[in-house]
Amino acid sequence: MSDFSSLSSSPRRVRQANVAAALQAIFAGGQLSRADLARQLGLNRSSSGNIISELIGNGLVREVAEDAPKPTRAGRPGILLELVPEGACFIGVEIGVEHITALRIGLTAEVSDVRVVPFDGRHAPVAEAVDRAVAIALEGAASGEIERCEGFGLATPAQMDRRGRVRIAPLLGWRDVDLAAITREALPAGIPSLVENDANAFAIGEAYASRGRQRGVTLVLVIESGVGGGIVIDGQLFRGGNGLAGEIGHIHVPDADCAELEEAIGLELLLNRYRGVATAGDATLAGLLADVRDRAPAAVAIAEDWARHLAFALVQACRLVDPDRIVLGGSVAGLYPMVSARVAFHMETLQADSFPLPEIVLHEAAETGAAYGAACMLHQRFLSLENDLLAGDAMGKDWGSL
Amino acid sequence: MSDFSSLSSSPRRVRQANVAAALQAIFAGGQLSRADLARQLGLNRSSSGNIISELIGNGLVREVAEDAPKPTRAGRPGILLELVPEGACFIGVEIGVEHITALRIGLTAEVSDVRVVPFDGRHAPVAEAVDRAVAIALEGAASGEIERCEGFGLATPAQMDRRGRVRIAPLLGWRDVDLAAITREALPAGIPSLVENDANAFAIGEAYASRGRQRGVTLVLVIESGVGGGIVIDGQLFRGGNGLAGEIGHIHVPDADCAELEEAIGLELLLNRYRGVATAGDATLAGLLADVRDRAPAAVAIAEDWARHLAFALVQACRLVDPDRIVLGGSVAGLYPMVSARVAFHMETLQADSFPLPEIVLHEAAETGAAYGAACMLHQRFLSLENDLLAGDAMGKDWGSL
DNA sequence: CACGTTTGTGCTGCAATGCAACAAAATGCG
DNA sequence: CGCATTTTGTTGCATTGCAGCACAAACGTG
Repeated sequence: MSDFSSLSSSPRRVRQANVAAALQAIFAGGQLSRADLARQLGLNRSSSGNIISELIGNGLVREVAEDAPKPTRAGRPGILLELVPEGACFIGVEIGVEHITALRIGLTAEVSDVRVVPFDGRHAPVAEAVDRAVAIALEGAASGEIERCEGFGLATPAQMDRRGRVRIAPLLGWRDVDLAAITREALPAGIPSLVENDANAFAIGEAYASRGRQRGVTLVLVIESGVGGGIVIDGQLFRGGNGLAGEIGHIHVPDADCAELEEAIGLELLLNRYRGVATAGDATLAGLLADVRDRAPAAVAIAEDWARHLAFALVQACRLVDPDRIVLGGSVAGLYPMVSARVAFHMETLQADSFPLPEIVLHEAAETGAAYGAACMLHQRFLSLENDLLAGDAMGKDWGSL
Repeated sequence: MSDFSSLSSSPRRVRQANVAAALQAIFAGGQLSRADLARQLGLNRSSSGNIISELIGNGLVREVAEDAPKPTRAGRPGILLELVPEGACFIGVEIGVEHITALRIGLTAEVSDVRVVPFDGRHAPVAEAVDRAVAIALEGAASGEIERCEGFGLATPAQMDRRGRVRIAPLLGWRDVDLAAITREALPAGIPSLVENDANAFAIGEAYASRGRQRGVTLVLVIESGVGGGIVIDGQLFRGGNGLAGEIGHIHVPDADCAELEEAIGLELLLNRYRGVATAGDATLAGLLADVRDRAPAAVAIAEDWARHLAFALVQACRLVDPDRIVLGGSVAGLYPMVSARVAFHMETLQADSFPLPEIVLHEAAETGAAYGAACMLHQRFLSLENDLLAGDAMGKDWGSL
């Protein structure tokens, strides 16, 4: 039987929804006054002010100190508001095959403390890996920071269901483990946690990086040895029925020696082909990139095939998902800027009808992408107040005395 | 600048949300009592009763007359509630290439009056076609029914944007017309209207037909001359960035004489191939279906190729969209039941990993699908009270006297 | 028939918003 | 400089809608 309780609302929920909307508006819109906020939210100025004073009391919002450039407009100028970066802290960690990457973001989603530690993920038991990740993440936190920590997010290259049970993680050698439970137990009590597939986390992070673009459909590719992907719709991850949506790596590609995209544009194929024609020493991705940049014919040929196959897969994706933005991530995506024209050419050729092609951009968050994305998911959850922490806090504050 | 007003809420909106949740719960859950409703919505029994008495006053809900089979449980039995079928009426119309199909559904989404009228859509100006559609739809409505009409939905084979502007409709010969505006003007004042692509409407209708399954991801294919498609996520149409999501017809298919799915499994190819080997007279789809059923070798070969190409495209779609349910519609889908085993076989072969394949079912709503879907979209909108009609009504009623 | 259980319905209290009024702070004009 | 005008932030009051409580009604059980 379906549960409709999420649709119903009571006064408490009304307040919660409005507080959440206020936080999101300030996060997205930067600095605005109480009156601006009231207009954006469709509330009365008094309600807006009421909500803001609660948020200031909670230490989540503050008035901008420096006087803004006079807006040269009649009327009393509003006091601009902004989020307090230290108002909350979210930890994002990625357990990769070779490293553990940990970072923290604040309430404004700015990254504050990145650390990358070598770690052999191929032969580590789950519990050990998670313990290590937690240790690394908490290591740098000064006393007092932990209390403000509103979440711990873990990204791993594993296929897992919605509740955080890993079905299989070939790269890490995990199988049928309840990663969510293990993570919960490894953490100090009271810290909300979250586990997510690394490609999905990366996708959220890339969509989150540009605040203004949270609306719309973003398709994110992560191109390494394999090709992962994720779809973000209006800021929310689209998982599909089995959590496999966006797994573009297994799309069929014709005209290639191999059947799947993963094999046609992945790192392995590039290096295999490059091995015979490398200009200097070992065949590495960096070497290939350099050769393409220098327009060495053999390398350019490899890059152009890569572009053709990528373009084909992207067109297929456009026809099914119709994103308005495609983000290319992973180390191999470094090839894209040099062949972006080829990719666009092939896509236009394949798109018989003259429909607008989506914007294609390179990733913004480099290697920390997945960890950043995991932290962003917590941040997002916090701003929508799905956590009970703030709610309880706000109720606890004696608010009537004001 | 984004608009966050939809997130904020006032007491009025609280009521609206709760009334909407109540309607949806009764629609989905069939018959339940005030107390059941209160539990499902997480409200107090008194609030639930309050809402119900408003809805009864509005004529949207009533108490079930016949005594239900005694539930043999201690305690006072609850009075079961149900929607009043005549409480509201929604009209759905499809302007096709050869027919105009009109029907009405009531508050319980049951179809009440279907009429199919021959109409040559290929050479009809927009305004004329819409006028004709409105006339056909309103023709059968008895006086008094029109007042209860809460919406008019129009489905056409046209590519249009979110606001109902048709970009191009090759089959109907339309181009750059504001179909939404034309429809609004053709209707009596005060009736909310809606225009939608026929495949999209069909998709919504198929997802709506099974009430329990409104959650989840459904991929709908409409296979005729061309192949259209739509994706429904949790009961909502997923349009993508440009309203082209789910357009599976242009997916690439290998091993076929032609590059696109539309040409590989569409009606044209089937009839072309069948023309040489037809057992009886003209090559028609009905004839092909009969021959396949009789296991005529040539026809079976055609059907098996069809199954292989369909399976390939569906696997591609699964990898990107990962639906948990696929609905096959259109006349050509009649071929599916005879080759469902082949389709499943090919899909399992192509799915290297042993991930669960989605359930594949035949359409339920036959030819009336698109018109039904358009009506369902209005029904859905009505139940979520996005229309102002009921809200105004409810406010108008003097409620304090109760 | 008494008792427990569940439902439906009033009544009161509370939470959150909207409205109106007012002081504050800035611009613009004479 | 003084004053009208405009916009902001705050405060008191009314309104709305839900929760909690109590109570009568309806049903099964011993």
